[in-house]
Amino acid sequence: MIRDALRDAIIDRRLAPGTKLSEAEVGALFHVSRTVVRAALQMLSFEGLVRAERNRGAFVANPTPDEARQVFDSRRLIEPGIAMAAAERIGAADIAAFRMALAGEERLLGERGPSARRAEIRASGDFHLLMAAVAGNAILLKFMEELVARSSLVIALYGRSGASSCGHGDHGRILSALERRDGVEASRLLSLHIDHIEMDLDLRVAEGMALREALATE
Amino acid sequence: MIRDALRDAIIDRRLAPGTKLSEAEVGALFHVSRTVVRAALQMLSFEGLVRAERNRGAFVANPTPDEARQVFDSRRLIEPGIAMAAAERIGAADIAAFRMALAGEERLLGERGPSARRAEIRASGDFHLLMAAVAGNAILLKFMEELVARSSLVIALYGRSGASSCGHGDHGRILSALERRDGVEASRLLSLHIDHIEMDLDLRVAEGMALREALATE
DNA sequence: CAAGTCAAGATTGCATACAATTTTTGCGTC
DNA sequence: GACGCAAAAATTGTATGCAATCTTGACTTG
Repeated sequence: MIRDALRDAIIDRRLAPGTKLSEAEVGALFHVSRTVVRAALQMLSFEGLVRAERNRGAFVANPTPDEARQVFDSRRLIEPGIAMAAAERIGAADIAAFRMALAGEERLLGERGPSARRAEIRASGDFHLLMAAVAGNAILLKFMEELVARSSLVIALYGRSGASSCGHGDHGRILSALERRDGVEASRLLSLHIDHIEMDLDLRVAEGMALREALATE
Repeated sequence: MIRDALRDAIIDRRLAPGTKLSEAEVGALFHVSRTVVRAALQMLSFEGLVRAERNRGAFVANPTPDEARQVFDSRRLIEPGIAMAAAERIGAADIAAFRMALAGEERLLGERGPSARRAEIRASGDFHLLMAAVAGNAILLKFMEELVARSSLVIALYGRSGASSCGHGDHGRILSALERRDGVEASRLLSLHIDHIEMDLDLRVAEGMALREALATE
């Protein structure tokens, strides 16, 4: 439970990258001992959302542009295959779930404000996770959960505020292809979709980050 | 350190699938408290080598044939892409490391006995991990570490004793393609190679496993 | 004699206490 | 006023103790 609460806060960027997650402080907030906090932090460290330093503590991950590229390279490698599998296995119940997720996304696109943006990033990730679930491979689903979480963090960090984070209708078209069981087309659209997301990022800030990071550590 | 020792023991099948890993017992063996043992077991649980049950304890994973298939499906999806990346980035030092790994493998192929078989499975996995390291994506490397570990467990469980587990020279041919920087060919060979490994397994024991599993739990 | 029940033992889950390390802070000196 | 050093405060790493849960085996009962 604590892990999920922290993960949500990190992905929503309520916890800024670099923030120190003191065991005692987190424990006080949740009214639990450091023991369980440590377990939660260890899990998040495995997911790459938290960076743990020996004898120094845990910090909200601050992915570099290079790490951001690795996240999207990984997704470009894995997700098209997931789309192929999902196209083969998709059923009526799955399609209904997709339609509901899409409706939620489009509703959020109309809203304004930072909380709507957060919800939008989250909903967009859920679409991809739903597809991974339909593909029916638990291991790949776990990988995708990690990649989507890291993507959300990267988008929150490097996303251009102007452009909308994800769906220019991409999700809708991908779902259409899945419904037609056209795995090849779904795969192709998904690949383009990941390109779109990455192009929306501003990964040029490679230099100078080390200094700001030191400042952000508080 | 404890995590690595346990992982090696699991992969080498010195710890049989289903074996209970009691916190107190493991702690006594390593002369540490249950606290650190719990941390190690949590990590292995994340890697899928250990199955943790609430209030019951941790057990060496006993992958079902279906899980085994998912492992190899995942590898079929990811590894060809890694081969492509590795072909682009491979350097002289990498090739030297590959040659050394291959020499070790072929030496092991000549030896007899269960300990040579274990070392062979391990060396075979190291070849794939080396390729992932050369590919230069830390996230994919971590995924591959998990997949290779799980594969080793699956091979130990379902491998036919007759056929040699991995290299019918496959690794050598893949390395040749990498040296020529022929990513497409390396990718194709790797895909076939994974098929070879999976064909060497006997995954038909789907039924009746539940009973044997209950017995193996001790 | 089989089946259900309950108590004793064992094991995990969590909290807390102590040790080790790092960070901060205060003092002295240049 | 700046720098260096040392002591104190804070934080993490590990061990241990107690409570909760599960397992086991004997005992009761139909």
